[in-house]
Amino acid sequence: MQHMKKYFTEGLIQFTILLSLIGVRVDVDTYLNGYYSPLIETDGGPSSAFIQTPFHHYRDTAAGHQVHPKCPELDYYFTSRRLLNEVRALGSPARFPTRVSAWLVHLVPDDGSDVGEPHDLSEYASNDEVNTENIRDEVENDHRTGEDFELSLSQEHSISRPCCAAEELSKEDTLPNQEKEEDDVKYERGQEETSLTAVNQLTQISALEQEYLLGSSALPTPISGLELTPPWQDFLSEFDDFDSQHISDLELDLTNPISYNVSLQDAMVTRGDSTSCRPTSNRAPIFRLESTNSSHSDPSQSSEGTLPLTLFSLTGNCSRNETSVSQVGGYLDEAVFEQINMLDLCNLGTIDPRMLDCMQGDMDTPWLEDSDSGLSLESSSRSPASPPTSSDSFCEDEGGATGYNSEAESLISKGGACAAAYRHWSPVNLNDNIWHDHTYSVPQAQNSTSVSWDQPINSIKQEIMSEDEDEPEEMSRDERRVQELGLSFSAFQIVNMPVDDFLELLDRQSLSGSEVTLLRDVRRRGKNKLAAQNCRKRKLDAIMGLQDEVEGLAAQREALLRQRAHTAKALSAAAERFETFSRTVLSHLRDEYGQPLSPEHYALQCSANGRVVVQPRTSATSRTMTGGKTKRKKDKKH
DNA sequence: GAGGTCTGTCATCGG
DNA sequence: CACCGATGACAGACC
Repeated sequence: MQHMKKYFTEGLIQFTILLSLIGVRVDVDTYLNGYYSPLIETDGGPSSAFIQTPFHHYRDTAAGHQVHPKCPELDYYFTSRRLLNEVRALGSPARFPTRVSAWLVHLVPDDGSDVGEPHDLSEYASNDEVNTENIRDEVENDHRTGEDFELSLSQEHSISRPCCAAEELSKEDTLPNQEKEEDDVKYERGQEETSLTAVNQLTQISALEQEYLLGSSALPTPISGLELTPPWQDFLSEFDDFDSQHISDLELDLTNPISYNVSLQDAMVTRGDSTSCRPTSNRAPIFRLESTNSSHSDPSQSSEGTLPLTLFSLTGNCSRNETSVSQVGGYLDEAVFEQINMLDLCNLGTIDPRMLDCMQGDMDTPWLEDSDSGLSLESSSRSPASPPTSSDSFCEDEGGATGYNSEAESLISKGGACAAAYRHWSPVNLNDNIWHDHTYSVPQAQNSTSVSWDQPINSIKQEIMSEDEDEPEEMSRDERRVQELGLSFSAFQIVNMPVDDFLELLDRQSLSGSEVTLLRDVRRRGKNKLAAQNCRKRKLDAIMGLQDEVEGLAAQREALLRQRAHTAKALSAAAERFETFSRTVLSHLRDEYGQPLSPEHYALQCSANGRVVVQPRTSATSRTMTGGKTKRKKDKKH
């Protein structure tokens, strides 16, 4: 029983992967949106790239909220942060190491049937032993902790019910092995009945299709010696091998923690055709061999892209079920399947290798070069990589004006706090004071209650000189002017005091018109100086943000190129398998003279309704070409 | 001395 | 209308 369960589950995984290969679209948008968001941990050390302007990035790493409305470009940083936190909140990150492990996150209603029966997952990811161990541990832990995480493929499949004909046919199967499987199926049906019918459907599909073929009356031509069991089984077994072979390929791109939380119920057929997913319990046998003459009974359907549906019916015939089919990864995007659908199925096996080469070759063509934006970011002395120079005071970020020799600057920088903060850098220090509310430009003394506007300037200067007597600050021009007026207020105070206090100051002091103008200019210039510093800081931050965005997009491009490479490989392999399969099938077919059909002259073609017909290659080609020509002629006439 | 960078300042605009 | 913040532009200091 355990072995059967493992076998069925593994088969379902392969089956699901196969479905994705033949056109069942897998929706991973949920996590792809945040996939390429910069989940990069911000380096907060002194050598950080954002040492000059760490506001957004450090704030992002610390909290991820309070985005200033003037910096909307930061939103996606916070989004990535939240996603990362959500993933971390799930517990062990080993739950997301591989695509296979992603199956484990499905929450399945606990019916008590499988609790306490850990699944053997050793064969699910044979190419990733470590991850397999992680998966096993995860599953076992989940069982021990009472969580209902389990490998739910079979149970999700339980909603699906194979068609009655399929069950009957499976019961009529006379093969001993299949009888044994039938017994196992009956036994297990008590616990997970319907899931096993789906699995049974998978395992016995070759026999079903054989029955269809043998029992089909849609063979108008006297094809004799029709014995198709080996081709179907071989084809399916080849696909099994193919799937297991490509699982490793599919997992190559799984280093990123994407949770493909896919469900068998969430799957949908690529073309989005509602008819593809409609219940087809009463549907006629899908896979049917027809002669060339009767293959065009439904041109509207045959004109549709047929590969997904046809192979879909070949493997599991799950289109007959209410349940949609699981989606595995986004490897085969719609564009690729459109190419497949555009191809005549009979020619699928002979896909132009140049096209495949082109698909892979294009990946080497850089389509997104790092454009020269004209911004000499790297050459800037204030670039992230450049170490801070003596004139670049780190305290600037906390409100000090670089190169500004005002007392405000001195108050901040002379205490040595900034230097200490720089030497012992900690993001917390920045997050305490630096937020993008544009208040960082305001000197600390403004917010400090210890500084009174009535405090004499001499006392302030004494404090400054007492803090650092070795480096007497050179007063600015405005500072000197204010001092020359003999006022008891410094330029710093004049600039940062509230406007009411400033007006009161002007009224209280018996100042001339020129003196009032001077004080107003000092205040205006001081405020504008801080505003200019903030403006430049924001500009630099914007540039940095755009630079990060460019890097993120470049990473996204690389990931997409890798995905396209996998898709091209999968498509090539599928084409090759189908060609092999077609040749095998044709070798078992006989024409009216009892001769086997030559693969050079005949090919299999699947229509939209799931029918598989044998068509002459030349006639199909000529028909397509002539049809296209006549259509063009008609268009010209119109 | 030329060129780049940083900073302060002015002018202007919009809230 | 005054005030304030933001920002482009310019000039000077500095390297």
